[in-house]
Amino acid sequence: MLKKRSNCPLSCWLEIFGDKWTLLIIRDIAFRGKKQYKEFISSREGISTNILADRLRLLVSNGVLIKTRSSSNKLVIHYELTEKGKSLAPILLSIAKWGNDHIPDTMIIGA
Amino acid sequence: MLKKRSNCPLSCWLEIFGDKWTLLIIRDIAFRGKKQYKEFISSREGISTNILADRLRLLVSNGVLIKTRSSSNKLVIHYELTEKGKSLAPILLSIAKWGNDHIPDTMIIGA
DNA sequence: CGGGATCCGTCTTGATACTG
DNA sequence: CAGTATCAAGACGGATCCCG
Repeated sequence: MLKKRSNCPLSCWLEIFGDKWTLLIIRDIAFRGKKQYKEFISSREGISTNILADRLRLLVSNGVLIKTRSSSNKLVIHYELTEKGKSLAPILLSIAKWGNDHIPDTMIIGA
Repeated sequence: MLKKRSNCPLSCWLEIFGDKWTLLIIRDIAFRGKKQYKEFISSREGISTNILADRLRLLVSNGVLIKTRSSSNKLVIHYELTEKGKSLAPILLSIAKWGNDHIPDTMIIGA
């Protein structure tokens, strides 16, 4: 399922996270408390439904997210980070710091 | 030149680096001592020439790389990291660590 | 209503061949 | 050596439709 171009850990990581959307989903869950499909859709960047569904499926199949059902409403699906997913946090933070330092008009807070 | 989907530093960073190839070029320069077009081509992942040319152009235009000429042979072009580019190193290292910890059969060394 | 799947036009990617 | 040109294949975006 994860095809490898090489044994470089960076290259392998890019096979999973190397696109413009995947890390934003992780961000929404890890730092913005989002869990539901419609909450990811509502983020400012505007991911489309087919792309979101595809990325969620990939993240679940790679063990980064787990899909559960809300305890309060069984119709609502929740996506949550696994331990593997949570361990991405330092990467996201170091990227965000780089962005703040080197890209004009960026700020951590926002939705 | 850098169009923004939002003011999130992570999202802006992804506009530059969010693909499967760009960070590999940074890796080759930062950790493998590569400088020339043909050296990037020779990496195991096998980037094609049009994509490489495109990414190098983008990285130069974003101030991450600078294009110079070899002092020994004026026909040879060298790509080198700017300070802005060098400051990506901690990000690459934290990604590589994650890959080593969570993706089977990965190793730092290799070409 | 929430969470998708499908279709379609467009934009991007990629492999290969070729060039200044 | 360091790229372009070409052209096919795939990814994306947006709208719409579907299903429980």
